Amino acid sequence: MLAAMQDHPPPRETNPELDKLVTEIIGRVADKWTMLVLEILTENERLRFTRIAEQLEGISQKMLTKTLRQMERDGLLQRTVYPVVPPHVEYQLTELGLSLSAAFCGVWMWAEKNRGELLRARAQFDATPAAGVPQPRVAV
Amino acid sequence: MLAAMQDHPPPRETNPELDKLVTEIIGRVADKWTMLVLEILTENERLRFTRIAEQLEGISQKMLTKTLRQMERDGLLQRTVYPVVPPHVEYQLTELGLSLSAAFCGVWMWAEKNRGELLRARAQFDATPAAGVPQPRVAV
DNA sequence: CGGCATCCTCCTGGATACTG
DNA sequence: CAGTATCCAGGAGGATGCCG
Repeated sequence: MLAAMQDHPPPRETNPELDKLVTEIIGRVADKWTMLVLEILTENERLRFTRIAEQLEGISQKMLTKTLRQMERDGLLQRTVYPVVPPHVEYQLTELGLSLSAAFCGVWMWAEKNRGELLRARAQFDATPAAGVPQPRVAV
Repeated sequence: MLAAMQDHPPPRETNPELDKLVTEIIGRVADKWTMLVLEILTENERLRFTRIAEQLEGISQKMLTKTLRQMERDGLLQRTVYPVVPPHVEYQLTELGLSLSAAFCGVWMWAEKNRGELLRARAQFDATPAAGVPQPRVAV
């Protein structure tokens, strides 16, 4: 399986401007909260503000609002307001959002599958005698 | 938080602690510079510090060092020091790093494929009369 | 050349309080 | 309930200087 991975074809960008744009998109989209909202809304297709907040324990209301606004702006989700009292707002992913969610699936699986190895690597790295000054492989 | 989920949705995490760990990993790994270094080292399998810096125009030496250290700690790349003067240090991805690079491939392709639609969505969103107060879809 | 240390600035993001 | 507005602390990260 690892062997099959060695010839993985990287989606190569050679155009500087395009590359920059793509990078910018990645930077915006590969944010922790964005990914989690994507995940939550993939499972429950329609949710209101508070419901999302409940599943993101640790996020502040400010960050959630900001994250949802950004995602809406980027066309990843749609915001629906029901003009009632008290206010009722629902969020759901667009086709674009769903496709991004699918794209991130690989990364999620990677994280789940390799968390052990990653933690092991960390532990080993941190176990070096001189803290902060790791012992890199030295070659001649 | 996810306590009320006794059933098993698609291919998802239902264990809170696991979910948290995976989330933490995602958060660390889904960083802009990390992704770019991953990309660069996928193409050129061995590069020294300055060569990497050249391809990451805009990054400070401090950030590059930090990024490389984190990646080394997480077992994504290997650092090789040649004890000569002047110093010569090379970096190359490990199997783990290569597999992560492959996992991100999908997101990269998504960004390239959908950048147009994303920009269009943004433009439309920004074109709303009251800036900052978008006109969400209102339902009854 | 690679990289650590220091200083300093800016932005992120949390806490809180107030509305429609 | 779903925000917006304000204040404020802490960390991210750039610039500079020195060293092996």
